[in-house]
Amino acid sequence: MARQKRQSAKTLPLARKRAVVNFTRAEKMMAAALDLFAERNFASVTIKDIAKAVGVNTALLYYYFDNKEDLFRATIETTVNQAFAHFRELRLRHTDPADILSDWLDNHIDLFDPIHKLVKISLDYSGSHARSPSIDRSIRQFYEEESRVLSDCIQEGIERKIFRRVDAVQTAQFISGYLDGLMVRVVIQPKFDLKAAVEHFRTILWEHLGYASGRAAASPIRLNR
Amino acid sequence: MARQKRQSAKTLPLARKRAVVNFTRAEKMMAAALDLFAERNFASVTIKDIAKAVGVNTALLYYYFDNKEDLFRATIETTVNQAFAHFRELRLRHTDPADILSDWLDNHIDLFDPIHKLVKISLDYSGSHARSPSIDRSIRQFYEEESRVLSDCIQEGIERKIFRRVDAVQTAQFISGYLDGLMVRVVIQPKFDLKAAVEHFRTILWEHLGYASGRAAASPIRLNR
Amino acid sequence: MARQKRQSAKTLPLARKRAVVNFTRAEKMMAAALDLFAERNFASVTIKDIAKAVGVNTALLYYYFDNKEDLFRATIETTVNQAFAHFRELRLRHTDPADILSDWLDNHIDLFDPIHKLVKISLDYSGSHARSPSIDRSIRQFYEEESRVLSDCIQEGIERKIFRRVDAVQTAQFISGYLDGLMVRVVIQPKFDLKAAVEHFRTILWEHLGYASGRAAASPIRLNR
Amino acid sequence: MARQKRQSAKTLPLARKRAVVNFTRAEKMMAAALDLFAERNFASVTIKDIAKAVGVNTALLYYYFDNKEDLFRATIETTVNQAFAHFRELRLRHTDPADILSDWLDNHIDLFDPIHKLVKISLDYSGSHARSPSIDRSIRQFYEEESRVLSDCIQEGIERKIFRRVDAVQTAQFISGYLDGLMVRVVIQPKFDLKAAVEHFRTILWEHLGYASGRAAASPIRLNR
DNA sequence: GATGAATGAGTGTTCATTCAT
DNA sequence: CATGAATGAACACTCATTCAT
Repeated sequence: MARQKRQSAKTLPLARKRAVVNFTRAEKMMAAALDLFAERNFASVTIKDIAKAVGVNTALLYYYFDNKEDLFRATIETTVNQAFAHFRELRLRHTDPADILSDWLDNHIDLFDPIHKLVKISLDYSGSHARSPSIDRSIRQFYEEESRVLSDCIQEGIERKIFRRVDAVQTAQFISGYLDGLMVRVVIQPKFDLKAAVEHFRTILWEHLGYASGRAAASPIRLNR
Repeated sequence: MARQKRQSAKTLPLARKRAVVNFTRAEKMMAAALDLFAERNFASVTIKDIAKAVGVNTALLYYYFDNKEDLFRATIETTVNQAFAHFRELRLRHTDPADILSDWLDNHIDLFDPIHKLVKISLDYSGSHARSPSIDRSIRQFYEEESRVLSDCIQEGIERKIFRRVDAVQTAQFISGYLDGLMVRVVIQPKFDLKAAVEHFRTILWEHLGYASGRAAASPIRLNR
Repeated sequence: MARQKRQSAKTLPLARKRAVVNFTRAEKMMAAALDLFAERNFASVTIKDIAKAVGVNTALLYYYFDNKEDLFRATIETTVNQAFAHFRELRLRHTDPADILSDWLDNHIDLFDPIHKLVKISLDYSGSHARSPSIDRSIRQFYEEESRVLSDCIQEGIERKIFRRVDAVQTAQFISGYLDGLMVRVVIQPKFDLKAAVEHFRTILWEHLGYASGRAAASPIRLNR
Repeated sequence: MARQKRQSAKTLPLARKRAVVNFTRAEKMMAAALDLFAERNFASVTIKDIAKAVGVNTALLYYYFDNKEDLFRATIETTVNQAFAHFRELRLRHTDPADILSDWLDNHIDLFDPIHKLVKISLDYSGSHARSPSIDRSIRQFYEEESRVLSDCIQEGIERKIFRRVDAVQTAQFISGYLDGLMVRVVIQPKFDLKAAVEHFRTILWEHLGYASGRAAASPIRLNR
């Protein structure tokens, strides 16, 4: 199950030629796989489904990937790597920790689709029989990195006296945990109002961090006291 | 979507003869199904798996349930009904809203197993192709009831001047959303410290509700102010 | 497969107590079986179907019959015996050969239901894997008896100068063969007009037998010459 | 009732490359299916049986056909189409109506195998629960076409003063009905003499049509007049 | 690269049959 | 007599995977 052909498109230099919209076949396959694996789950999605979504013959998938699991692995790795790129970009975009956090929340609204897919797939995979070390690693790294981005940011805010002195790690986990919950909720309850929930959470977060921004002023709750 | 034979063990008068540990065959089947469906997912769990877990012939499952899906439906309905019983009991046990909320959080630690199963199954089901109206209804009712218990409790706390005046519905959603997130996290990250996360959340919740209890005094964060 | 309990209701003294409408359980079972086996076929009809039609538990069928095939055998034997009784009765009812033949044709209209069932079942059985000598015998006897009744009748008609001198055996086969064809046709083509076809056949038969009856006078065809 | 993949080998341009004996896999499958479905019946024949008869894996049947039912449908349609081709050819081969009729009878001896299969299958299907419109249509068309060929032929014979003036439609039904009966009889009574029965029927038919051919001279019955 | 054809190993489901009560 | 519960063997159908072209 580990024989590889062209190394199974494993760690595809993702940004290779994709100058404009020139996606590789393998990339298209992984994109389709991500969609389907997230919408349904590993067991329910057939190779044929994925092939049909891409518009190719099923046998072709086996040219690019060793087997279904290998495709799954490559898909997750690629997605996690893309998320990492996002994380890095985010950190570079702002200097103010509060802005980073705020952006983080906004991201979960704007990028709901890819993010909730990763959560769903991770959850699905966690119950799977056949664990693969490399998938385990990817998922672990993702959450560690997420945690690091958030706690670094909070820590910096504390040091710069923007936030009050809270437990940075716990608070980071609080944030990412809640956002995970939202990702799940929206899927389970289609009519759930993601945007309102995020806004409400922002006020709670600012409150907890002792941060009073112009941004958060919209919240009526703060005025209640 | 699936008629039943001997009423397909549908809403089994659960407390019938089960004096101490006298479970029906059908109940054992649903218990095994709950475990397996939650651990893996509907598509990955085979009828054979469930039968083996109960120690019976696969055909027997079809004596009690119409379908794999019917078994799934009955399992969810039964579980949701048990959760409802829990909700009702909880409301009767305490008079203080803060105690109810606190118990609610504790419940998610103590009853992590059944609760997280329900969340996982709900999520899995939400991506399924074949929706069944009765399953939809069960899941919806569960979340509505959860929301009602929490918001009623918060509202009462506000009226009794125990909590400060927050938006009860939003806050209820905040709580249950976060707890959903935790349920997911623990599964995805096996080393995740559920207990610590809940404790940390309690302080944030009390803080948000403007509630100062002896219970919450353990939190160092409160001292920051 | 041949162990019998109460001799498997084998050659039930059919007219035992059935004074008014007092049918035995076993008789009801065979009646239901006849209907179902004829409508669908041996393989498609389940024991459950038959039990449900009679309104009893499936297991009870095994009290009266050894197994599905034994029920089939008993059903056919009983039906064939009933047909024999009919044959005998017919022969006693008339003295005129032409009347017997005419009655024979009418019978296929009036008793279409039981007759076509026998044909269908015989045909179904003929292709079955598991032949049973006693079923083979029953069916063979039925057709031999039918042939004998008809050819005897024709022979008598010839001797009494009522019919012209035809080959009695061949003509008997011609009659019964055609009537078999009709039984089949009506099933295959639901809108097929059985009555008209039988009437038309009667004129042909009288023509062939050189018999000019008042009955047949209705036919316009004879006038064509 | 059943869409197809590669057009499910539906109405395969049958004479495509089949130069001499070059049958498609799908054609072989339908041939085997025809044999088995006719010998036993739809419910009794398993996909495995058919696959084994062709010498392939069962799964392959699903590559060419959607269903067991789809295979059944395609088989019947193909067979009916072949019969149509035969009908057309027959009409072209002769100019004399009596020759056509005579050939028709001979056909039922020579082509007993495919014809009786069609009759058996039609009868079996007629009792089936799951009707498919396209199968219904095929069977109906077959009988309509058979009826048309015969009645047209008789009508022409009447107009050309070869036959006496009989009811063409009724007589056509008489012929095809009797032949159906024969097809059934041969199956039910293996020792039935098909050839003799057809010869006897020919004399009756000529007699009815008032046709005196050299062919029919063999019959001793004619001398009776 | 890409595809059509082929297969082995399951998967859900049915059913005749049995047995304790 | 009669039934509910239980099972083994089969069946239709699916799917990941392979291979020749």
